[in-house]
Amino acid sequence: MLKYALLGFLSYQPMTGYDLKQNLDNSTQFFWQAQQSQIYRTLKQLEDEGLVASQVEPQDDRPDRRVYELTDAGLADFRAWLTTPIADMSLHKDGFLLKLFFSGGADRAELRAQLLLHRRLHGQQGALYNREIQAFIQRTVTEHPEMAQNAQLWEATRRFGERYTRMYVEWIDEVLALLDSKG
Amino acid sequence: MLKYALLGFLSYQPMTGYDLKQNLDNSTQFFWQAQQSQIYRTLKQLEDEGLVASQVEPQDDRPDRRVYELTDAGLADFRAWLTTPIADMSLHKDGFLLKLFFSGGADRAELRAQLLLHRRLHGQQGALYNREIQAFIQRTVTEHPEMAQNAQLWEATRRFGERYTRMYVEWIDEVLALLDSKG
DNA sequence: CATCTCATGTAACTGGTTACATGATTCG
DNA sequence: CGAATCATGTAACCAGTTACATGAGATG
Repeated sequence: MLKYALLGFLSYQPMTGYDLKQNLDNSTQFFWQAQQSQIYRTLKQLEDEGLVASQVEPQDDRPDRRVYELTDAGLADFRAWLTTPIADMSLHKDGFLLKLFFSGGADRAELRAQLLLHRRLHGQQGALYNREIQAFIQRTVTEHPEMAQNAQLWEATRRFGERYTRMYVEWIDEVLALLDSKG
Repeated sequence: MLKYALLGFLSYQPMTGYDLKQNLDNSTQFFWQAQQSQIYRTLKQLEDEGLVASQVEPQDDRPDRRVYELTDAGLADFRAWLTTPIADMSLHKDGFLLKLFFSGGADRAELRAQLLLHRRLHGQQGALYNREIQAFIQRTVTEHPEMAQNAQLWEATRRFGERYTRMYVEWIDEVLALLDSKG
C-alpha cells in the first residue's frame, strides 16, 4: 500500500508530494513505485483521514510548496502497520514471462532478440538503478548521520534489487542456452 | 493483462472459467495470477468483444459448464499481442521489502523472526509450487505430446520461479548475517 | 532555443480484490 | 461428518494508470 510508503517517508521528515516521489524513485523503486498523480491523490485522502496535515509555503521564484507532516494519529497508524507481521509472500506479475510462456510457436530468432533485449534492460538499467540508489543512501547518511540504523535496512533492500537483476540476467542466459541446444 | 493469459490458454483448447483458473494456478502462478471472480468477469468482457464464444454444456451430477473457445478474431488478437515486443521491464511490488525498508527502529528479535518466516515461505512453499508445476507440465506433455515445443518454454518460466525463490532465501540469509554482525 | 527541474493537481479509465451467494458429490 | 472439488457468478470497493493542464526558472 502506497499509504504506508508515504507515511514512512514522512516519519523521517515533513516533505511535499514532489519530494515523496523523489524518495520513492531513489530508494524503493525496485519494490514499490507510484505515479506522481497517485501520490497527490493519496496525500489528500490521508489528510481527510487525519493522518497527515499540510500547510502551504509560498515561494517567489518557484511554485508554492504544500508541505505534509505526520499527525500523531498518522504516526500511530504507521507504527501499527510496521509491527504487524506480513504472513504471505507477495505475488508478482511479469508481462515478459507471460509472453514467453506462450511463445512456443513463435519465430526463434525473434524470441532470441526479445530475450537479448530484456537481458540488456535488466543488466544495464538494473546496474544503473543500483548505483543511483546506493549513492542516494550514502548521501543521506552523510547529511543525516542519525539515519545510519535506517540506512542499514535501506541497503539491505537495495541489495535485493541487485540480486534480482543479476538473477534475471542469469536466467535469460539459461533460456538462451536452452534454445541453442534444442532449437 | 489477464486477457492474454486467458486467450493464450484457450488457444491450446476450449475450456471453462474454472479450468482456466486451474491452469493459471498450475503454471503461471509465479508471474501471473487471478481470482476466480476476475476470470469470469474478464471472460464475459471478451465475449462482448467477440474474442471468445461460449456454450453451456448441461451436466447431471455436477453444475453445468460454460465452455469458452477462441473466435477467429480472438486468435488474431492473441497472435498480434504475442508478436508485439515488450520494451520495458515489469515493475514489482513487495510489501515485505517495503516494511523491512522502514524497520530501522524496530525490535531486532522481531525483525529476525519476520525474516525467518519469509525465508520459510519462500523456501518451502516455493519448492512445493515448483514440484507441482513441474509435475503439471510433465503430465500435460505425456497426455499431449504435440505440446512439447510449448512445454519447453513453460519449463523455462518455471525455472524462473525456482531461481527467484532461491535468490530470495539467499538474500534473507545475507540480511540475517548483516543483522548478526552489526546488531 | 530546447530541455530539465520544480511544483501542483483533476478526470476518466482500467484492473484487481474481497465479500457474498448457491449447491451437489466425493473423499478421508 | 466435515472438507475439498466442481462450477457458476454479482456487487462493492480499492488501487493504479494515462491523459490532461499550467507555468516559471535554470542549464546546456
